[in-house]
Amino acid sequence: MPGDSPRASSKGTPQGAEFPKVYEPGLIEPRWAKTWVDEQFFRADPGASGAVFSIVIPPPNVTGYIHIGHMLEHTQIDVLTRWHRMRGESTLWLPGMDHAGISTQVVVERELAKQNVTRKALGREEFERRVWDWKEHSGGTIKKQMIRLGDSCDWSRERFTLDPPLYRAVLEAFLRLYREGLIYRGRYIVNWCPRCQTALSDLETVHEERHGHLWHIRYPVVSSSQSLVVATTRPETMLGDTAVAVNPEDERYKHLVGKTVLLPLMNREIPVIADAAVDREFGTGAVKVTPAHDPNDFEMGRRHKLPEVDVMTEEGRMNANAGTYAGLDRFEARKRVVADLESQGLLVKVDDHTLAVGVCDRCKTVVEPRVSTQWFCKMRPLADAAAEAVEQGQIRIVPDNQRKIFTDWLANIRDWCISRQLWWGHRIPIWHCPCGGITPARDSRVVIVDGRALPASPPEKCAKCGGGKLEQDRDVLDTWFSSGLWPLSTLGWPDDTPDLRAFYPTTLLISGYDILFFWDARMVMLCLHLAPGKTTAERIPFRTLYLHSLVRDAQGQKMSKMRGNVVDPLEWMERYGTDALRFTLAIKAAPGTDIALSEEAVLGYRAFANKIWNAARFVFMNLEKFQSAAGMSIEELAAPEVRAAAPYPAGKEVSLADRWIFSRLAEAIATIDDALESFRFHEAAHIVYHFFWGDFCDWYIEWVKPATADANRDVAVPAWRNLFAVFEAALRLLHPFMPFLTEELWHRLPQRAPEKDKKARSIALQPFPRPAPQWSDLDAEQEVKLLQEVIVAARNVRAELKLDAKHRVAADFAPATTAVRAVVENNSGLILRLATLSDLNFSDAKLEPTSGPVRSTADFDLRIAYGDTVELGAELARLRKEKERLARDLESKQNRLADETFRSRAPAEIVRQLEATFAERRLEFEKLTERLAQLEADDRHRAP
RNA sequence: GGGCGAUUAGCUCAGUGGUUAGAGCGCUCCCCUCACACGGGAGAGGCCCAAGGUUCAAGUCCUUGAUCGCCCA
Repeated sequence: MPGDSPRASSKGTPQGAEFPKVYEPGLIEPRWAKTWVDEQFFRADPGASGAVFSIVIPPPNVTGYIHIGHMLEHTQIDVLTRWHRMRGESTLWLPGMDHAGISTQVVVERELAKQNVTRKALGREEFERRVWDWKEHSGGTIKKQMIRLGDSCDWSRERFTLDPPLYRAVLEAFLRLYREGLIYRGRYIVNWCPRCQTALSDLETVHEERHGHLWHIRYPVVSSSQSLVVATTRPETMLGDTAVAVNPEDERYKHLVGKTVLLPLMNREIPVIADAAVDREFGTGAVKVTPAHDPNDFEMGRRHKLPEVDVMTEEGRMNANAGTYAGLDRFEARKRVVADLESQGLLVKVDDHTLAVGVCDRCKTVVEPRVSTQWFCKMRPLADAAAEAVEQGQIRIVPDNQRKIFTDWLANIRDWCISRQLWWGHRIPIWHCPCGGITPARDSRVVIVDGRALPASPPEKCAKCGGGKLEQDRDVLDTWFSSGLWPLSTLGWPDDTPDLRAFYPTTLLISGYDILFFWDARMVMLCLHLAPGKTTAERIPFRTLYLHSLVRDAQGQKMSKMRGNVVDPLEWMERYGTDALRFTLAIKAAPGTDIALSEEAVLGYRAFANKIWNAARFVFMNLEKFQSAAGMSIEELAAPEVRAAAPYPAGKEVSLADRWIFSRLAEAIATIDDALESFRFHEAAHIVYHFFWGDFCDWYIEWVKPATADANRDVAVPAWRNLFAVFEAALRLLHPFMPFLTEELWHRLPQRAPEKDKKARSIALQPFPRPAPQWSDLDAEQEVKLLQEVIVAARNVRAELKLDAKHRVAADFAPATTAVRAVVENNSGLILRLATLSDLNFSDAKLEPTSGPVRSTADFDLRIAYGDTVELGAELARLRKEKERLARDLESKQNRLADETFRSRAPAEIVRQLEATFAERRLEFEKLTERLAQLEADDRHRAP
């Protein structure tokens, strides 16, 4: 409960004990994580009016755990979600998980193997039960971790792809597409994983470069002394050869086309055919044709009506069609085949050859192309519609360069094999009859058995023969089929629900570019086709797709278990704080660039959190003193109404420091809004970092310290009020990036009573700061810039003189104008304090450099004349270098200014600016030259 | 083979044609000053991969090349 947290409003200011010197995120983060969930702060309301921001989570694997890639993804989603929510929009971040068919089944099978149990021994029902047990046991991990990350999602809407309503959505989608003829069944060649024993889609087959060989094998021509030599990388497949093919234009082989060759080892006669697909340059220009085990050969086989001889089993062993090789594993068979060919003198030669081998994305087993009966989804019409939505801009893709990758893929798409020979997933709602008839479920309703969904409407009789002995298809659907419906299914489709009406299409999808084709593209295709709504704009699943980058290690290497460079985000969160890790990821997340994540960087942003903590510590500790001295409560200084009316004048006018910090704040807010609008997380984080640490801590707090302790209440009270107002606004500004720390500190400030204002229960429900136009104050910014330059110049000279940090010395100051003089005079107290000076002696004359080092800008000269131990050598070197740099700069500017074409063609504003800078720079140069000359003269004078 | 991206400080990276190209970390020097040593202050450190071109003006746009990486076939 938020009431358990330290509340400044009711109990007075936090005591010292509540403010340890070092910020310990571990003490507060879990507490707020729990509160946010318990209080349901992030529950969406479909009835809310106004702008809507909705986003669905890329569903993580139900049995998985959060890795650093999720952490980046969730940080970006959460930053934007919190930002939109604070901007008053009706906001939904919908969480959930998918059942991850293959990987979950693989994990459970591996567990069973430890007990020497196989899936097949258990049987389908029992195995499924075990997977559900596993899901119950490990399925909560991700959710717990997401809560720990501070993900501001609506847990009341959590979904799982195998939940009954989502199961129904899958059935509905399948049945519709089936009825429309977009889903069909057929015997085709597919990628087959012999380990997982299932078909895979093209996308789940990844290609790896492997070293292999190219075997040249002699096939004798029947009733002739001639022979043909074919080259192959997979000799064992020759057992299933049904032809040899050559290019029809190839003069070397023209005379053999139409003849027959004797397939070695099998003693089968097979034809020599001509096909334009044969590459004359590859190998010998003659290729063996194995339609049942090679995709290209399969196509060729269909063109030439060749038989398809399947020589392998589901496990990747040779079957009865492989003759004497039956029973051998395919790689064992390869060795045997090669050996036998060699002993028969049919092996012509063996070349080393690198080839791209297809392997199973999940288990890295070499995939075997194999002819089998599978279900496919016709992609062409769906892909064309999807491409159109992207090309016409209804779906925007960020970064833009991914758009072409997306549409190119759609343009070259092939039909999608959607059936998997697994037991974990949505079973295909089709029934088979012994007569061969295929009958779909009557509708998509589901019945719940043991809490699990099953099709409720199996057909009563076979559509073909009317028979009643029907059996449901044994295959399940590819997990991505259900994930592809995610934005629809999670919001209640196919029903017409309030959620669907309010939050579909979703505003945004944030995913990694590595699942652009797997998920994002399929979602666009399926949702666009199935969603209700007349127009494309109403049916698209999301309006914008932002593709985030990948997280790599500190050297830019991909993280992998093999490299041993995997970062466990939970471990780093424990060590450095969630906020620090989130901030690190955010500030490194430039669109389109992968992130190199180092521990040192996280350490740096942990320091940032600590800095903010200590700024708060300063404020509250000094407030205690002030309160007892002035008898004022924190409410009088920092109640929400009081903060809202800032900035306050000190006397007649708002102080320069206050004018300045509000101006800076306004600019920071505007820049952050702009950056987040276009997904420039790094820029937004950068701005808030420098505003908080640089402007607020380094300058503003230091500046106003005396005012807050001033005995005169007319000075102190407005100082405090402005300080609180800026601090609180800065917390809100930072909140999307560092939700925990800001929540904690915000509650230590006075807030409205939660009973009267529910939004006072969390900073997350507060408005994001808005830049008030009247805060912008260019004069204040310029004056402060001048003062900062004076202070830095003085410190610089002090450092060069190696003065003791506490030792106050007098400085001479020669302003260039009366305006400069006025600003500096009015703020001399500040300068003396921040530069540790005892006096500032104004001078109208030039400052002689021989009595002490001088720093100068176009606006002023400043000198500290102290002692006579000035290191002339160092100062001379510095000045010479500076002079050289200025000279180079002046020359280039002068050249440009002298150029008539520049003057006539460049915008007047640019010319004016350049003239002004040139004049300023020339002044600096002249001063410097003069000073250098004096010093050099002095040096010669001194050194005999 | 096709496509995409990168090349900027010691490292990791920002940089939206127009001041003297920035940040974080690291480095050097001084300081445990009553918010913070997870700190403060002051510094050093760049032929922006190469060569051409466009432009009044190029780190930024174009062409070519080199090197590295990714995706697809």
